[in-house]
Amino acid sequence: MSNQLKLDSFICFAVYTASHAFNRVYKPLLDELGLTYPQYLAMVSLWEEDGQTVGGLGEKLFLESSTLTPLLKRLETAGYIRRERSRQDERVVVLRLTEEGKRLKERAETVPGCIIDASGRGADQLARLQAEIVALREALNKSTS
Amino acid sequence: MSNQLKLDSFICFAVYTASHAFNRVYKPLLDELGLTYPQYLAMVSLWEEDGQTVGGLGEKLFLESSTLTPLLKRLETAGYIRRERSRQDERVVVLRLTEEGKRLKERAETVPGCIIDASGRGADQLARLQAEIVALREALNKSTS
DNA sequence: CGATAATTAATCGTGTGCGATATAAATCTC
DNA sequence: GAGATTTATATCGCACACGATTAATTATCG
Repeated sequence: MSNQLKLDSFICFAVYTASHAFNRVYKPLLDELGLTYPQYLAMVSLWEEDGQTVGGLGEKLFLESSTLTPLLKRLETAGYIRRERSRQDERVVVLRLTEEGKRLKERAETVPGCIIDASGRGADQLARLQAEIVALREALNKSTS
Repeated sequence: MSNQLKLDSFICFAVYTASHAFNRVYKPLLDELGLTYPQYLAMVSLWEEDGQTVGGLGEKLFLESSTLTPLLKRLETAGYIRRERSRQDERVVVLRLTEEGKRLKERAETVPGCIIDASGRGADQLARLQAEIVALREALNKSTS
C-alpha cells in the first residue's frame, strides 16, 4: 500500500498552495502600488535597510542573482531604486531607494493589516504558526546544504 | 513606527521561502524520475485517480489551465500520460496514465519518506502543522472568492 | 609580482504561474 | 432550431525561479 502517496497529506503541497493563496490576496493590493509580490518583498527589505547589495538581498530573500537581477532592473525602471556599482569593490552592486521608493513605504503601510485580516487569525496565532514554518524551512535548508 | 513592515515577521514570507526550500529538497529526488515538482504533483494526483479532466486536476492543484496545459503536454511528451478529448463532451480533455506512467509510481514511493526525513520532524507534528497551513489556505481562498 | 583561485553579478535556457483572450463545444432561450 | 450564453481548454504575454555558464573584479599564494 502506498498511503504515503496522497496529495492532501503532503505538507509540501499545503505550503505550495498556501503560497499561491497568499499571492492571490496580495495581488489587488500590490497592483495599486505597481509591484509584484517578489518586488514587494525586495522593497520591504530595502525599507528596512537601504543600501544593500544584490548578494545580501539574495541571502535575505533566499533568491539567486539570476532571479534578482531582472527583478531589480524592473524596480529601477519603475523609479523605485537605483543600482550602482560599489566604488570599493566593483564586483558589487549596491541598491538604493529613490525618493519615490521611500515615499512608496507610506502607501504600503496598510498592506500587512489586510493580509492579517484575510488570514482570519489573531496576531498571536499567526506569529506562532509563522515561527513553526520558519523552523521547518531552516530544517529543510540545512538538509540540502 | 512601521513595525508591521518587517520581512521576518511576515507569515507569507515564511510560507513563500518554505515553498522554495521544499523545492530544493525535491529537486535531486525528482530529477531521477525526470519530473519537476508541479509535474510530480500532477502525477501523484493521477496515481490517486486516473482519468481526471484538466479542469478537475486544476481544482485539486489550484492551478489554471494556462499553467496546466503546457505542463501536461510535457508529461505527455515524456510518455507518462495521454491527453484525449472526451467523446461525451468534446470540450473536456481526459488525462490517462500510460503503462510507463503507472510504473513510475513504484519508483516514486521512496520520495515522501525522504521529505519527512529532511523536515526533521515526526509524522504527527508534520500532520498537525499541515492541517494548520491548510486551514490558513482555506481562509485566504475564502477571502478572495 | 604574477599566475591562479575565489567572489559577485549578469546572462541564458527551461519551466512554471497567472490574467486576458481566443476557440470550440455544449446548453439555454425564445 | 437559430442565436445567445456558458463551459472547457488552449494561447499569449509577462514575471518569476533556478541551474549552468560567463565576465569582471578582487584575493591569494608561491
